[in-house]
Amino acid sequence: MGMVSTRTYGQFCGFARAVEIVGERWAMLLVRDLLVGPKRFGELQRGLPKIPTNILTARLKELEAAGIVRRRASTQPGGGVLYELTPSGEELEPAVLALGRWGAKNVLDAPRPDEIVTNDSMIMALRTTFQPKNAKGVHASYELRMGPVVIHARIGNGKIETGAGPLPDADLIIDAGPALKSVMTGEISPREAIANKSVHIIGDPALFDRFAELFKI
Amino acid sequence: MGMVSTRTYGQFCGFARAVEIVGERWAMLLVRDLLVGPKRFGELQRGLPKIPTNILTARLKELEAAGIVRRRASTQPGGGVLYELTPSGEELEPAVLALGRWGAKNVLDAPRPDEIVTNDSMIMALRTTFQPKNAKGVHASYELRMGPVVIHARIGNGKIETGAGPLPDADLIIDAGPALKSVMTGEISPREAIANKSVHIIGDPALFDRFAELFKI
DNA sequence: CTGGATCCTCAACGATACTG
DNA sequence: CAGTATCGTTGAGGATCCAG
Repeated sequence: MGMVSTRTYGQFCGFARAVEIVGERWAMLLVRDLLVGPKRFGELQRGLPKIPTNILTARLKELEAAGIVRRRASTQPGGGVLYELTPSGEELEPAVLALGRWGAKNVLDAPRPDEIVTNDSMIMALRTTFQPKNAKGVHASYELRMGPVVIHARIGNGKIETGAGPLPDADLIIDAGPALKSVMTGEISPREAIANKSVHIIGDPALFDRFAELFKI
Repeated sequence: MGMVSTRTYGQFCGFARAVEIVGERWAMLLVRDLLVGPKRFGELQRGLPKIPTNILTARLKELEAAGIVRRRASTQPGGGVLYELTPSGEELEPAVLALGRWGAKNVLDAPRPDEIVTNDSMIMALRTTFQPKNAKGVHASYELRMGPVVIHARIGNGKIETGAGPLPDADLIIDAGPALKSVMTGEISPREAIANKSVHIIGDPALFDRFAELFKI
């Protein structure tokens, strides 16, 4: 059994205690995906294909014991269990966004072989890079495609709403590869990205200019 | 040898990449202490008494390889090496503060047996809980003592400056134990804490009321 | 004395097979 | 679908030793 002495840092400190819990391997990734919405065991597994099932089980139990995650009976057919964040777990969002911002800016270079993009990682990337200051008075909706991943976002009242899947009435559809990152960092202009075909859009190019204002790394 | 496949999450995502680096055991604690200031190997070791030396060496090398930490020759007697954050490393501060806030509020209960408080953990705790909104027009300086740990803070222009050691001309000296946390969460009032002797102050009690406004969990 | 390197042990992780 | 069980591998913990 896990003795108390392991996995602790021995400091009476909020930060150290936080890291003891969410610093475990895979834990923060689970929180990231659950920030997008409640999920079942299998959905979590599909969103994190490389996590072993026993580790997924162990982490969920630990996060539950820490009051970050709770199990709820699904109201859907066949029942089953849903994992969702508690209010305390939801409060991790600022930390997740801050780390995501840092990572996108400082350590995200080119995709490595076999690296994937998932619905939830894309959705959180949008939330991470969203610039409320540039969203004043903006009302727009986007569908974003990256390979098999399709998500969408609506901007209104200076806020963002995100979701998985297509958005039939989207103002603009953006079909992009990793080059989208270069647009978000400002390395290349939106028009350039369209011109050299590293990004393909369906809709008004001006809306893609707007997109580059709304989401910055 | 450590193949590339270990310790990665296989996702092209800023957040996942960040966690691959700073999610390693001890890594975030090292960043926390280095955010306070550059340090030598032995100082880092004393600030994190439970870290094995080989792990400290390994983490410093990894953080250096990731561009977060750099080594600098000390200008002090005998030379020696100083470890300090790079600009990229400094940019981790928002994430560290966000995690610290979450931990202080959600998972920091009572001190566990053998848990210690260090200079750097106290300093970062002050920075974490500092409320700029309540510091408008405030000009005050505090010396804070917790057992053997003595640090200080100066508030001015809505900003905070922190440092290790005493502050001879401090407006107020606060000598407290873990009960200080209860004051910062609002569980007990500053005056109560003084009355029941869980906090001892040298100076005007009104300045301790002010302290409780400036630092909140 | 600082700044490590080396060794061994054991707990945690990773891969996969299996079960209610 | 939602986990357990098993087992090999990797990294952390702890003590000791070495070089400048």
